[in-house]
Amino acid sequence: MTKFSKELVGATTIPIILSVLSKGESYGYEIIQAVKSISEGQITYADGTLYPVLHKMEKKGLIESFWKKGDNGRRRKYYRIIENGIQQLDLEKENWLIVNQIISKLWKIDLNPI
Amino acid sequence: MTKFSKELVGATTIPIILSVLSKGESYGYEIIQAVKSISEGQITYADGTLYPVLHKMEKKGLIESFWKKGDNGRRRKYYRIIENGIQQLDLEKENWLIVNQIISKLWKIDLNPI
DNA sequence: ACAATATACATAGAACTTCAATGTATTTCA
DNA sequence: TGAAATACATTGAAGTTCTATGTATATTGT
Repeated sequence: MTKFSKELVGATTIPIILSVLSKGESYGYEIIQAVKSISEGQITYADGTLYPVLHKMEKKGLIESFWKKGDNGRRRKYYRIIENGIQQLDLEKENWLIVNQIISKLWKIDLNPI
Repeated sequence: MTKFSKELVGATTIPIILSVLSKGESYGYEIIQAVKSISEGQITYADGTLYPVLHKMEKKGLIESFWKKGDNGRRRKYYRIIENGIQQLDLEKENWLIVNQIISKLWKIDLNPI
């Protein structure tokens, strides 16, 4: 499994979490599993990494949280994307596209268009 | 002009500098201009940002430096990519491709199709 | 019944990072 | 003469990821 640079992880964590939450509310542990699954095991967030990021995102007003009891009675802190976060996700997509084009030009190879 | 997130800048600075240097030796100020030109003004590194990154890259053994007098007699610190840096650039390219694919997938599909 | 594993959230602290601000100099050009 | 561009460097503020550690409950295998 490839170990990505801290920088690459940093650039993608928030857009990826926003993407996941844009498809429906979720909680920390489930987000980790979802990203692991989608990336086919290539991105596995440590919980100690994800939770502070979720807190930061909530503080910035991108998402909101609420406690809920799961099927099994265990309490979970759910997160839901809010208006600000939707706008932020759009912005992140735009920026990724631009940067990807610049890099693609520099490398003169075809990268996956989004 | 779009202002990119610190994170996105962080993820791309080293690969971009390595790319520029893989096309020929250069010095700080020229690298800033080259990236600005290639990105059509969208990426403009502050000198206070670039120089510490160059120092870090040299310390890590990705590039080497040497003083040279330019046409006008002004001294410039040139940088040249070395073996380690070429390998690092290949790795960065690979990783960018993988992450781009994952993100591309996330932005295209529904996580929980009903 | 018991142990191991998976689920679930949280924080502290180490080791980074970017970048604005500031400083020093030289060259070019109106 | 003076402004702008060229050229490199460092400091310090504010932020970042991630390891380690802690708490606790649910599930699964033997």
